[in-house]
Amino acid sequence: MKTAKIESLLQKSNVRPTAMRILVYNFLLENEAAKSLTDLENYFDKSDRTTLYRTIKTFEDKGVVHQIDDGTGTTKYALCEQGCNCQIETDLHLHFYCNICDETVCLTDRKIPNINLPDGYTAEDANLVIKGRCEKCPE
Amino acid sequence: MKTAKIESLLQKSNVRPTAMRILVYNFLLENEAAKSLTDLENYFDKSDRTTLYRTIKTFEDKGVVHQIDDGTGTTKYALCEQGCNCQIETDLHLHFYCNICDETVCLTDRKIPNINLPDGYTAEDANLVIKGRCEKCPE
DNA sequence: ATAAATCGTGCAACAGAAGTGCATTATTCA
DNA sequence: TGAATAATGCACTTCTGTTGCACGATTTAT
Ligand SMILES: [Mn+2]
Ligand SMILES: [Mn+2]
Ligand SMILES: [Zn+2]
Ligand SMILES: [Zn+2]
Repeated sequence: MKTAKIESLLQKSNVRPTAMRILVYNFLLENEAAKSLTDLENYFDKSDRTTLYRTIKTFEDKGVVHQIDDGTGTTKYALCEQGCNCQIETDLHLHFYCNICDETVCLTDRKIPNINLPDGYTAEDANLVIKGRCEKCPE
Repeated sequence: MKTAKIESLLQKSNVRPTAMRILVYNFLLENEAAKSLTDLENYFDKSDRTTLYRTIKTFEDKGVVHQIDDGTGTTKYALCEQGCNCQIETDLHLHFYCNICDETVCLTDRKIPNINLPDGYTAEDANLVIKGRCEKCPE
């Protein structure tokens, strides 16, 4: 995707398109798998961890990315797709973690099914992670 | 529950029932909510963190407790119930995290529904956490 | 155009959770 | 009783996430 295109996308989300932010956006765009702060740190070894941290935080606040807790202990981030409404209310798609290649992907079209809770419990949010073998890791 | 009872329960799981282990077991037993290592550390302020850490690890290895990743960033532990087979294959009950009282409980009778994955993906494990308001926190 | 205000970046330092090495103490077993 | 084994406690480390503060860049007002 062209830099100009990313610039306008960021602007539409009220994120000022700095050089670093465009690079981070592009990195997330080019990778199907969700990325952690450490992933960014390793890839952009020139840039400071704090900058990347705050970049991703800004992205999250402005609804450009969403956080993923895949159970590995390190938070991952993925670009929000068009129509992703994780800011307003949690977008209830599930995530898949591959035990082989250690990558996490959004399964945006698979929604978390409604669960019937015991009396007195009310659901406000949910997180479902399926772990197994991904399509890129054949047996 | 009597100490002698806990002793024999631990022995049945091939865990030597030391004083500390019995205390930890009893603590988990008396609390409905799952507990973190820090919770144990705060409660047993006489004992060392490492001891508690290894106690809970031993419990986990021997199938006395199971780990819970509730999305808070700190791992919690809860006693395995009779018939819990989280060692052999993952016991697919779900967990509930209360946004108000910050407590996590097992919903052992609610199983994670089967999810139809895209072609090429195979599921081996799953984690579902519902977040909201628990029965002890009325509106 | 210039100055003031705001925003982004980088360095350092810190906090919390988890984990390891090693010495000491307690328990089991020959 | 003594040797072997297991449990405990202390110190230290790693990893992730987070904040304070100073400096440089960019925007906005005059
Ligand atoms: Mn996602
Ligand atoms: Mn449970
Ligand atoms: Zn894979
Ligand atoms: Zn509650």
